[in-house]
Amino acid sequence: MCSAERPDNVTDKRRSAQRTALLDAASEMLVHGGHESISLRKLAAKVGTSTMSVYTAFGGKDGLIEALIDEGFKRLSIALAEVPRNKEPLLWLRNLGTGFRHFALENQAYYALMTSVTMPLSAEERHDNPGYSDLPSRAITRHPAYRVLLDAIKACIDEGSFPANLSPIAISESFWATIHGLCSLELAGFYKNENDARAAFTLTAFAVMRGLMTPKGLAKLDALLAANTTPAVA
Amino acid sequence: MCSAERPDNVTDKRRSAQRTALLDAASEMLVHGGHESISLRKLAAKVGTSTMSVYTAFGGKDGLIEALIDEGFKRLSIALAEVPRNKEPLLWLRNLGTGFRHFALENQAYYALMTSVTMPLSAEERHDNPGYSDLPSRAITRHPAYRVLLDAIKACIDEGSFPANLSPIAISESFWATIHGLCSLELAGFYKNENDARAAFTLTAFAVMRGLMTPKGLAKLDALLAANTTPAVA
DNA sequence: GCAGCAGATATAACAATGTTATAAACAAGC
DNA sequence: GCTTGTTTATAACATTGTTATATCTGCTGC
Repeated sequence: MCSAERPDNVTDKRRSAQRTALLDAASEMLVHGGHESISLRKLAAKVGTSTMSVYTAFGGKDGLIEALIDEGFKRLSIALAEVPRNKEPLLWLRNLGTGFRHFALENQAYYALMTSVTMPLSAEERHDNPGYSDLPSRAITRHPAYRVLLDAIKACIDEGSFPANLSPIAISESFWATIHGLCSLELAGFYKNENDARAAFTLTAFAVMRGLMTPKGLAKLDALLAANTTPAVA
Repeated sequence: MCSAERPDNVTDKRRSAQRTALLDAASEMLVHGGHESISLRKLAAKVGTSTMSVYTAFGGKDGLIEALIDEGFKRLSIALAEVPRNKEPLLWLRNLGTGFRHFALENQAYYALMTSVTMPLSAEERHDNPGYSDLPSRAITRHPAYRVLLDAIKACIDEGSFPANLSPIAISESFWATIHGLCSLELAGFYKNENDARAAFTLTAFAVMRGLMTPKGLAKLDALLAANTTPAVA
């Protein structure tokens, strides 16, 4: 693969290769626990290098897990982009919800990492961050991965299923907070089995949708679900 | 305070005193970060003892944070029990939601700890725990602290506000998952300010309620909220 | 009231962690 | 071909949870 390469970026390539090698190994270690289960020494040994490469590539362990979070969001973007764009906005939105859940289930460690910013802040940290605007979690719904969610909700508003006096952002934040709570509980092993988890997800996700919808939208949703014999493909 | 005490339980008292002293100091350290910000050495120094007392009192650091989680649930029980028991079940349920949020806000470190079991499990751990029945998080809604939530929901069902074909447990889990997601995001600093957070909480909590309610319940809720000029005291 | 013993505590040692200092290896440029 | 700047490897450092050992305390039986 590196037979006749321009010597210009051969070092860049090697650097990037080791970067991804480190990320791959780290994500593998991540599956077996939280970010504290990643030992730089074991990680370096796995890749066949020394701990210093983590510092040159990521600036330290914090940079490494930040890169892992980026990777998680990249995967989420792909997962949501791959959700079939149903021509019925309400079904599209439902599919986005289940797509989000499936992403969380298939990338448990990543999901836990992405949402692990849920740590409380000390008074000083809060003072240093008035408005919290710089916090990574603050940017979650501003992340490109959520663009498609906003698009679906706008389409729902346009067809009159959601009231026009609610902003798409407000609706998306409601939806996102709800499915995040559901996924968070499911990943915590809260439900007996996957059937229970899926049932709770379907019930609650539809509930928050219905609770925000207009009468017209409710009628439409009922018609759509009645048409499909499998109303909730979660 | 220890002038003429029965020598029988004077040691028990001292032991318990040191236990609570350790817990207090630990919870104080907990506010400044996650459970990893608790150093046994610094904790022991703060209390004026050695690290060994943590081992005799709690069996180690894991036992200490487990005791902290217990303390958190105890506080949650108190907070929910103190919620005014409105004679209108729907308003009572709403008050329980806001009470839960206030508990989360006033005990951020405890709340993060209580819900930090959201860590993914390795394949072996899953195998050792078929059904996850032993996981602490699994027992959350079975905890006495949530009894009052079930009571409120049962009252709502009895008056016909929630459909009778939904189990109180299913409804409570929907409600709890939603407000947990909301609190989780708020504690992560997701919202610009407290007004935004409260607005999102009110909107979403009512949405999931409405989405589960019967037409009769919806009419009743609208009437109740119209009567009160302050419909959402979150 | 005193000997003896069980449990708690303090000290120190151990293994493992992230990070930093230092030195060697290496690639790039003139 | 040498110099320079970067990357890597080794080792040292500080800190963590935990365990071993030894001292000490406080209760118990006589």
